Amino acid sequence: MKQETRKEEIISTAAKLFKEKGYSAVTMRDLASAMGIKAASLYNHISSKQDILKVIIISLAESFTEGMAVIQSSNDLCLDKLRQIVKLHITISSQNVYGMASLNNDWMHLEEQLEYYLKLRHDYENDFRNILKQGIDSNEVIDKNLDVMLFSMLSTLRSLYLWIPKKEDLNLEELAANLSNVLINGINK
Amino acid sequence: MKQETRKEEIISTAAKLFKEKGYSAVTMRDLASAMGIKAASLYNHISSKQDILKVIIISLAESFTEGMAVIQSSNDLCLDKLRQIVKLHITISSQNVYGMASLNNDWMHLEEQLEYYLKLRHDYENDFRNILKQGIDSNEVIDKNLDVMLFSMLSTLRSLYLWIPKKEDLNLEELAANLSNVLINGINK
DNA sequence: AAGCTAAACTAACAAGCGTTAGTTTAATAT
DNA sequence: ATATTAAACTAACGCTTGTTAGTTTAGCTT
Repeated sequence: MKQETRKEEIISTAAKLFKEKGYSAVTMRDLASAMGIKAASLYNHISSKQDILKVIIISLAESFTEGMAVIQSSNDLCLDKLRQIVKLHITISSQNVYGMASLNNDWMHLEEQLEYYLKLRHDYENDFRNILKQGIDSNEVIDKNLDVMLFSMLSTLRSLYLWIPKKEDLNLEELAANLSNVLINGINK
Repeated sequence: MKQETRKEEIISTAAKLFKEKGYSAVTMRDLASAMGIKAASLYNHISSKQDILKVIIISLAESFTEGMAVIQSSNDLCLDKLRQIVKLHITISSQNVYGMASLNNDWMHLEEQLEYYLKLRHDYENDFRNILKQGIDSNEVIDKNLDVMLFSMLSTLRSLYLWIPKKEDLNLEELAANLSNVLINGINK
């Protein structure tokens, strides 16, 4: 358990390939080749292809769950909580752009952990919705189209992994401020 | 060329499976089984698996290109053009929820048509950006964060295929109005 | 120098892949 | 009745898949 370096290297290389072609289209030989070794050698470090996907997705999903728990338990205004959610997505997405692709596109290929993942996602969306609901109750947020608002914000935040790597010299603090502003106040002058 | 019915049936069944598991994870035997026939029988109607993907994606991409051309050539205010773009995405997405999944997630598996697809997508995004830019020039739209605005709107619109089928009794006109309002005016009270 | 260990290797497997060739079936048109 | 045709079938192909077993290599520890 001392040297997890090689295993982590395999997992992050896999995440990179999964982002480009998707889990199913990446073969163990592709992954081995990207690592400069033979396919069989991978199994000195990981137990199966499925295991790689599990590690990538579940660790990310749990990061979101933990982040949401912190935000939820604060006493901040709802609009501030929403800003913190934006920040959470930007932070996690920028730290693991490749893994986020698997989280978004390959979760259905989870086997043992599929149900667990779905529960985490469901709970996360529910917490998000409740924050918006409280914003409506406290007169911070417009009292119409709750589902449309939630869908719109979540869709944008879930696509950050595609967008962040395309921008060079990206200041994450600035992005968080700008994106929060666009999501909360719109684009109308 | 008279009876395209069976071929179209195969293609829409394939699109449904592609949405659930992705192009690479769906086998011709899966598709045949969903049609109630044997895999070899599919080849009486289609020439290859790749050909199915091509038909699904390119026809949708061209629909967006055509829709954008109409919007662009009008003399409407930029905010009205944006509302028409929202309508365009809702219309196409609701008519072909399954195909939209392939367009969004499996375009990288196109072979001969990959370059063509990328050009259509690039041009579409460019037209979208120019409409926003004109909105800034005409003082309809805030003059900051053009890229963030474009990213946010496009991300939401591209996710409609996931969201529309989850809502029952969905009035598309109403959705277009509500979504336009959220995207343009935000959620702030 | 000898032993240990991490991490690579070769070789092979059973199963599944997309696809082709040739044949049968059942309905329609002559 | 006969010929045609659309659409299914069986059987097989060459290749690729994830994975296992057993072996070799090279660097550290004693």
